[in-house]
Amino acid sequence: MNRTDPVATPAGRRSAKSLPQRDADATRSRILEAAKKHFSQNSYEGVGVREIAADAAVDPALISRYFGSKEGLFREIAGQAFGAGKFLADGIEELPARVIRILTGEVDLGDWRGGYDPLRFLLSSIGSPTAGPILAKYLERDFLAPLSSSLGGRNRRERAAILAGQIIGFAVMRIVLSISGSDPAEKAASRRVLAEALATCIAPDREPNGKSRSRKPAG
Amino acid sequence: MNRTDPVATPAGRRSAKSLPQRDADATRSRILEAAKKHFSQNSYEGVGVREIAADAAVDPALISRYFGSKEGLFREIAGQAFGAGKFLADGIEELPARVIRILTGEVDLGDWRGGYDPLRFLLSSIGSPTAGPILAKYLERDFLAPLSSSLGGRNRRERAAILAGQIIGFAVMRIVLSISGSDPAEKAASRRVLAEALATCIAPDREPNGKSRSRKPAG
DNA sequence: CGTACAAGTCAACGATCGTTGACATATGGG
DNA sequence: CCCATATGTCAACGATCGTTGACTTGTACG
Repeated sequence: MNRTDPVATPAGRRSAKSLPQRDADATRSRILEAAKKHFSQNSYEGVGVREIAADAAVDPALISRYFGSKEGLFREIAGQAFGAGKFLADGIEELPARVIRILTGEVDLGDWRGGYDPLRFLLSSIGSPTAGPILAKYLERDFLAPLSSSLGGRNRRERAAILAGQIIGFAVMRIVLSISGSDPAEKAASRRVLAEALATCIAPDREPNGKSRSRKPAG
Repeated sequence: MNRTDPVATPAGRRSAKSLPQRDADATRSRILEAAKKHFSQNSYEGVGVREIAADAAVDPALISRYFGSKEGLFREIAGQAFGAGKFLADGIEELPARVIRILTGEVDLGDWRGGYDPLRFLLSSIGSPTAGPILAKYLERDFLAPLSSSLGGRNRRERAAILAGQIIGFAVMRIVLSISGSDPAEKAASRRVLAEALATCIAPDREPNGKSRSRKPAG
């Protein structure tokens, strides 16, 4: 909410001179980076502020000072995690290919610096009563809503939810087990089946009580 | 591993006489029930043994005594959570209908006593470095492996993983957001799309390098 | 130069964590 | 009846939790 509440940048930009030992913005960024990493590897309750602070080479007290609380820090990360609709950057018809590329490990997601992964971040704390609702809020705002409006046709909200669920679900399997591992043939098979399943949700919804054309995947 | 290590049933069955104030089996069961509930509502790290004990009307020390540790208690629950292959009870072709019934809320899952839900249980602690590997182990043993062998055709393991991912993924969306809510028409649409997506994975895999028919989602 | 204030340090708070060992009590077989 | 013991109670351990307030130090402006 209030970014510059307890802390405000004091002077104008220093640009590039004598790099000072004290830089609020840089410290803030280091905390955020460390926190993103740790929240991607452990549940919300399982991550301690001292771990984050140690990783960021920062005093633990600064977390409460800069972000109000551990929850505030988490909320700020969640607000950026699903942001900018990167999945929809190339339009809806390119989404399956992009999703598959991400899920099968050929990552082009923007920020994997230091073990951070938005999908892991989401899954790690989805079970927490504190962090869960926060994640739900921003997942809705930054992913589900844009996706829903990108989908044409009827029942777009339901289809968007199922589509998002497929992405998340396969991320679970990829993370929890060691899926899509070695064999390139298996990897190709995964890609194929996954593409088909995703296409099912992206294709405009058909009539529930029309001619009821059978849509078996293979004739 | 060693159930009766520190605790062994002392005497033969007492069946039905004068119900005693001390019953190790009943106490054990009460702890398990309470723990299942709490582990379905909070992450592994977020659940305290004192909460569980209070809910079970039991001294917190008994948890360590009966299950060795909090982790031992969790492991025992995980060992039963995905068990008995209930999803495959009616055969593989009945799985989509069963999954959809469960996911859309018309539950016929065996045990929903007291807020316990195997899918919530799985998701709540999947992010924990302690509980995650335990969940992965039993999910593999009790769900993915049977499902994989139930699926015919090639690449069954990949298809099983994707199928499991779809189930889990839609469970995420149902839990995290309030999906499949009010409108019966929307519910029907969800059911339809979901059924189609599931069928895609269940259907036997096709040739990867055949006539290379273009697979754009919409022409 | 010196002073005002931002930025960071430090120690400690009260709370809760999982676990342990000593102790009390109920229970059933001799 | 009485005692061995299965069962449960209790208090406390050391560790870690998130957070706070007072304090020190760096930095930039007058």
